Amino acid sequence: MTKSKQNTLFVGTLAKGLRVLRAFDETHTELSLVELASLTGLDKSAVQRLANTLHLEGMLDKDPVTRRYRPTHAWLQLAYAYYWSNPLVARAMPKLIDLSQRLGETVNLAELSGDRIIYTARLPCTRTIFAASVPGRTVPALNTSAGQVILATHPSDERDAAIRDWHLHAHTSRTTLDRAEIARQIGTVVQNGFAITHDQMILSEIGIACAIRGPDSRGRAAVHCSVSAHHWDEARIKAKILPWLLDAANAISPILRP
Amino acid sequence: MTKSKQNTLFVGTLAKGLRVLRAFDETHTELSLVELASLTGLDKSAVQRLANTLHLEGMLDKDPVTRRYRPTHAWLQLAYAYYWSNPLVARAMPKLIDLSQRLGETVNLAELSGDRIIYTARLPCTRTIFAASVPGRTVPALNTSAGQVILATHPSDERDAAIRDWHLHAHTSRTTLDRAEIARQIGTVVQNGFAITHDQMILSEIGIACAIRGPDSRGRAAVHCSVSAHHWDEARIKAKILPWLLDAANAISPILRP
DNA sequence: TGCAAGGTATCACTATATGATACTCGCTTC
DNA sequence: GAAGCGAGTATCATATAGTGATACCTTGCA
Repeated sequence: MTKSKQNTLFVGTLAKGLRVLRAFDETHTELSLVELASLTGLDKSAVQRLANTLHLEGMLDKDPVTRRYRPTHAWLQLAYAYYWSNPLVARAMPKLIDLSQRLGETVNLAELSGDRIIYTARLPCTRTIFAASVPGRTVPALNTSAGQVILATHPSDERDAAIRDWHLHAHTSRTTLDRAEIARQIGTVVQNGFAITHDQMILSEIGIACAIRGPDSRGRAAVHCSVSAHHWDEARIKAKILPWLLDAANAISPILRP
Repeated sequence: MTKSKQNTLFVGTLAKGLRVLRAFDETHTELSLVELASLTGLDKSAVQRLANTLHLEGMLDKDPVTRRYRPTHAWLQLAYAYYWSNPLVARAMPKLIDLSQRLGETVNLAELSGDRIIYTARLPCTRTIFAASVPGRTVPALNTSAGQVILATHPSDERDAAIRDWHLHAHTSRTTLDRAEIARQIGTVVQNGFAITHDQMILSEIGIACAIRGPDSRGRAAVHCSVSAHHWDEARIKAKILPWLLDAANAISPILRP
C-alpha cells in the first residue's frame, strides 16, 4: 500500500518483519513500540503485531517492566549458521590465528559487501576498541585499507566507477573524502600489492591490508591488521608486519598460480 | 491453518519467514527450494515466495546457476547489532583478551540461554577447531563446564529441576549422559566454585569455567577456557589457569560484594 | 529421446493481515 | 488530585495480500 509491491512473488509482511529486525543497530540497542514504529515507518498496529510475533518466535526479548524490545541470542545463532556457509572463514581462521599470535596485533578477515567492507572474523588484542572486537561491523570500502586493496585487484573500469560512485563516510576528522586522493592512493596500492591507511576509522590507527584472491585472481576479501600509530611507523610495519600479512593472504587465496 | 494460530496479534507469515531463515545451520549451509520446503514443513509455493522475498531483501544469496540459497552478510550485521545490545560482552571483552594472552589458550564467554549454553565471544588459539572459533554455537548446558558452573549458583530446587529435565546430547562417546553423575559433579562445583569437565564436546578436551554473577549473585554467564588433555592435567590447570579465570570472572561480575 | 525432478509463473479464492478506534495504565503538570 | 499526555494493549469489520493447486520451463540423466 505504502509503495506498490513488486508482484505476487513478494511477501510484504515478511519484508516488514525484517524492517523491524534491522531497526536495531549500534545506536539502537533496545527499542520501544513507538520507536520501532518511527524507525521502520510502519504504523503502530503493524509494529505491535510484528514485534509480538518476533517475541513469541524468540527473536526479540521483551523487558517485562519497560516493555522495550531487544535482540536475543537467536541473532548470534544465525551468525553461527552464516559462518558455516562461508567457506572462506573456515579456510582463513587458522592462518589468522597464527598471524595474530605472531604479530600480537589485531587481525581481521574483511570481505567486500556491495560498496562496504564487512569484518567477518576478528582477533582482537589488548588495545582493541569494542566496535573493532566483534564481527559484523561494516564500513565504507573506499575508506579502508581492506577495501582499497581489494578494489586494486579489479579491472580499472570497475575501479574507476567504484571510486566515483561508492559511498564515503567521515568516521574521523581526518578521514579522506577527496575521491581524487583516494584514486591516487589506490593507484599506488595497485603497484605495491598492499594498502596502508592512517586515521580513517579512528585517530592514530594505522590499517594494513593484503588481498585474498579468488580463482579468477580477483580479490573479494582481505587480511587486515590494525595497529596504533604510537607504537608503529611505516618502516617497521613494512619490515615486521607486511611479509607475514602477505604470506597469510596468499595462503588463504584459492588462486592457482602457475 | 496447519496449526491454530494463537490470535490476531500473531503474524503467521512472518513466523514462516523465520522458519526459512532458521533452516540454515552447520549441516545445511546452502539449500534448494525443495530442501527448504521439506525442512520447514511449508509447501513449495510458500517457500518460493518467502525465499524470493528474503533474497530481494538481501537476507539470502541465490546462486545464479545452482539456484540454491545461502545466508548473506546481513546475518552477521544482525549479530553486530546484537553485540551492542548485550552489555555483558562489552564489559567482558577486555578481560577476556587479557586472559587469552596470558594463558595462550582458547577463552570464551558463555551465556545461559534456556537449557543451553551459547558462546557469545570467542578468542581462539592455534589448536582451536572451527566450530569452537566462531561465536553463536549452542550446546546443552548440562554437558559443559560453563553450564555446570552457572547452574551451581542457582537455588537448589531450580538446580534439581534442571538436572532432571534439561536436554542432553552425546557429542562424543564419553559425554556424560547419566543425570545422577551430573548431579554429583554439580555438587562438587557448588563446593569448589569452578567446574572442570573432560571429553564432553570433543575427545581429549578439558573445559574449565568460572561463573559471572549478576547483582543478585545469580550466575547467568561464565568465563570458559578450553585446553587439550595432551598438554594439561588437572593439577597444572588448577595452578596455572584457575586463578586467572576466577579473577577474570569476578572482574566482569557486576555483583556488589560487601 | 524421453522421463523425472526442480525451479518458475499464474490465478481465483478466502484466510489473513490491516489500521482505525477505543481502552488501560503510569507519568507529569497545574 | 484532577486533567492531560504518552505509551502499551485489545478488538473488529474490511478487503488486501498471501495461499496453494496447477501448469509450464529447464536441466540432467538414462
